[in-house]
Amino acid sequence: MVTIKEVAQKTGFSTATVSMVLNNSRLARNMSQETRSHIKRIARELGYTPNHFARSLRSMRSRAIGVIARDITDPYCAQIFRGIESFIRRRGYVPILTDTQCDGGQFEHLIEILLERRVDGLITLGSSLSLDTTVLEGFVRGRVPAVMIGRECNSQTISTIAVDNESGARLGIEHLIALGHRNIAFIKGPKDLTDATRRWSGVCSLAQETRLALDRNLIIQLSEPASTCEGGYRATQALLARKRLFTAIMAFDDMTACGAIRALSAAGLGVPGDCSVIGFDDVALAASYNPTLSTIRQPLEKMGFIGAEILLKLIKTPLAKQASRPVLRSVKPALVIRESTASPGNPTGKPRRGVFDKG
Amino acid sequence: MVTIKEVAQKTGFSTATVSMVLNNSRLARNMSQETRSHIKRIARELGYTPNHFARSLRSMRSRAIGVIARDITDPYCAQIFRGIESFIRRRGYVPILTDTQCDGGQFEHLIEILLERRVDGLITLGSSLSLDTTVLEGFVRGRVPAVMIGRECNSQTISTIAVDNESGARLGIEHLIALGHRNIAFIKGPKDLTDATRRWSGVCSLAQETRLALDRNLIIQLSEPASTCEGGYRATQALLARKRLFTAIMAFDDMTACGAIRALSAAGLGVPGDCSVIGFDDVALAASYNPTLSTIRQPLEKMGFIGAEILLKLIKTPLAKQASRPVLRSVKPALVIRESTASPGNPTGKPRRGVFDKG
DNA sequence: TTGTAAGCGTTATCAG
DNA sequence: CTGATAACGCTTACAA
Repeated sequence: MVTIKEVAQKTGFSTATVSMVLNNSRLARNMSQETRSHIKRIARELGYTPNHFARSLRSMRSRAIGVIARDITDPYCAQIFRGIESFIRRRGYVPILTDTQCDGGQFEHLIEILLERRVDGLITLGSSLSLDTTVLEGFVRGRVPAVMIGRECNSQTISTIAVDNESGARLGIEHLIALGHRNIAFIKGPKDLTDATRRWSGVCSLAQETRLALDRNLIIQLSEPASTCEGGYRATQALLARKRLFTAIMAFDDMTACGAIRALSAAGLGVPGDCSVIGFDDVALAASYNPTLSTIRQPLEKMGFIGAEILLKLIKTPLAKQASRPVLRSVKPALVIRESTASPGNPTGKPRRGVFDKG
Repeated sequence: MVTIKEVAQKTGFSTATVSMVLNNSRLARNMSQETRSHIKRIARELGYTPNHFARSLRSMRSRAIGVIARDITDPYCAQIFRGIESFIRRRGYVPILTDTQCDGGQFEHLIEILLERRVDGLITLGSSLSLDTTVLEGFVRGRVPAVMIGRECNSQTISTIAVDNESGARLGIEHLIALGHRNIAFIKGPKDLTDATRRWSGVCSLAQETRLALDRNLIIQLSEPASTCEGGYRATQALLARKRLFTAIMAFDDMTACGAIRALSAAGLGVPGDCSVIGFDDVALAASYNPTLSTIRQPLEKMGFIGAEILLKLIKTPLAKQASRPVLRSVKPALVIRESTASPGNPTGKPRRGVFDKG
């Protein structure tokens, strides 16, 4: 492996000069053009590659970002990650990605591993509780900047990027109402998930404003701690068992919505013919589902961008004069209309039925 | 940040001694038990963390693995990645993950970035051509060991883990035949994808052995270069337009199969009532689809394990005495039966129809 | 405009 | 059994 020393020898200059030239440093500005191009040429000819180890040792910065995903096989995390990766790569950083595999117990351990590697900053992905805010706060206090993406929480030290869940939920119902639905069932998300709470307040506030009646018999709570297709399936079965009329379901998220669709199909009900279904997130699945799923899109990749941008800014800011309050950024969701929602009228040519309509 | 020097001072020993103790090195074996525990205790009390930069500089190893995914938002890649990550973590390695975003042009660049970071080994994920074998070969020659996961290819230098596509395809048809299907349509994968070729030879060999007639009118080729839901949709529409009888579709992979199901549904045909559909891969989507998808499972996480294991072994082997031939490992696929396949008989109580059956 | 030299924190090789 | 000491390759004051 060719070192800076060899380049220095071949060019006749000192290693200091070579280093400055190769880094386009301040001091290199006023060196003869000749010197600079000569050194650069020789370096290229020799195939010189700076040694990252030495560089990091000197500068005490790794130019690596530690990422902790709640579940990297979840497209939700993967898409945010993509945003992060492509953003930081352009700035000369690289991501070290670790995965809790939905096991909250791993979280501390992963932080330790990453801090040991001296990452310049930390990002967590995924809204689950398995990424504990207080744990993170304790660890990074005064060490490295950290950003949480995909989770609304009011930390005093950690910056946060999350979708505006409340307006997302409102978008969803507004869409259903506009289609003519009045009997809307709700599958609420896991109790102790901030996102679930926020979405539900969105629903409630909109219902109040529009005088939409919320039938408590049409509200059901996911029993699982996490959101799965299976959970949506069971919740919908339970809903059907109540034998109340509804023409639409608003699910906590896309996975839940898919489960709901399956349960409706299994019960011989068509989507959207007999019942509309809307999800939340717009994970890749949504666009391929059968039927394709109307949903509220979180701009996942963009959230990755923003998170990475904030983190890199924090990294550049000297610790001393960082704002004492963290950045809490919320991004706007968007309605995506696909096949799974339609008017309760007669969208597919079949007679209007609704679910358990008397007709 | 507390260094080894401070530990040395506090304990009264030299840095050398401390280093040896803390690494449980050979020489530390025959040091007094007292010394060792004392040093360790003080180190812990001081909160000493070894500096990875210095360590790497010294040892010239990063204990980091470079991973290049064709598309990390594709659950196929993500699941393999999970296998890799959890395997190497247990051995003290960490993954630096980069993503071509399906852009083959990025591949070289990503390799360069990772090599610059002095990763100890390289793994590529995903079967696409956007991961070019020859490019990889050229780059890593004599530099770092490399393993490709998810792509069958006969490289002379790069080790490979891939599913046995041929027997996978055979499993699929055997299942359909066992169910009673004789008129089977095939959606072949992208022409220049090894996996597609292999799967097709599996189909052909089994057809020959079982005297199953392959109707060329029931064979269609994906037009897209990559596999998407959309591609499966269009292929199936084209198939339907031919107005030939078939009672089952064997799709190139899960995404294609989902597209096929959508097209069938759109045409008013039920799955599996009117037509069975089987996929390949068993990505997460398959288990949640409507209907849930019968498919051939690739043991993705396990492939990640195996790939990582081979890579770490290569890393430990001194370059001089590495086997000249790379490891080419093939893993067994498994049939996963879900809802999308059933006998052409009368599985759902509806009259038997088949697609374009005269009845 | 360029060179010298002092580290950065570890680890390995000696010598004792 | 333990201690000095010399690298590892690079950056950056400071000197010239």
